[in-house]
Amino acid sequence: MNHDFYARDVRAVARELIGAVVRHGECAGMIVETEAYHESEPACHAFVGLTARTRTLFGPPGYAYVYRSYGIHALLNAVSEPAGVGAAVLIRALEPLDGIELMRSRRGVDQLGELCSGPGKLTQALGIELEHNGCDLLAGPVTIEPPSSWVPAPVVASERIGITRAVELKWRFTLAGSRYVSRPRPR
DNA sequence: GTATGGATCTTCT
DNA sequence: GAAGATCCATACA
Repeated sequence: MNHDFYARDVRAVARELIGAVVRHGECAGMIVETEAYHESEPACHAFVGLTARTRTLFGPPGYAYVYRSYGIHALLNAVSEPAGVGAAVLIRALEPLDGIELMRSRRGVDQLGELCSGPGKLTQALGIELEHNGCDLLAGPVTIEPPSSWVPAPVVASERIGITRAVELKWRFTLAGSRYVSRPRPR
């Protein structure tokens, strides 16, 4: 995996990140759900153009875009497409792999399926905060690694969740049959 | 099981 | 001053 992996169509990157592993410190999880966002559609923060907030989105690919959602949660994205194009992949859910006890204590719940089954949940479980905005996803401290054993993952495309604009685009990608996605069924 | 509302903060108007 | 790529507690069936 290198920065060129991210310098492509954000939808291809979102689909191919299913099965990759997000790691921060001793905690890690396999990506089972992503969504693609691109400056050409109004659900994307970069739709409004280059501002102080979106400068990471327009920056070079392979970096983390972390922002605060609803005043409470930090959401993790992987900046994609070449520099100058505002696009990113939202990491929406993980299957917990390493550091599960630490995740449990951070989240305050025991159930495996409740640790990382949502974009705000997984950042809390892994200890990812706003300070990681702009972090190099190949150098860390937050990293994304290729799958340890490559098995072709059956990926399902459906409509994105929790947005009010460009709802019709099927830019959400989930690992078929996973018990760890944020919602059991696409709507 | 579904439905509703509150928490809390960054950004932009 | 309002909106938002969310989560959780509570209420009710």
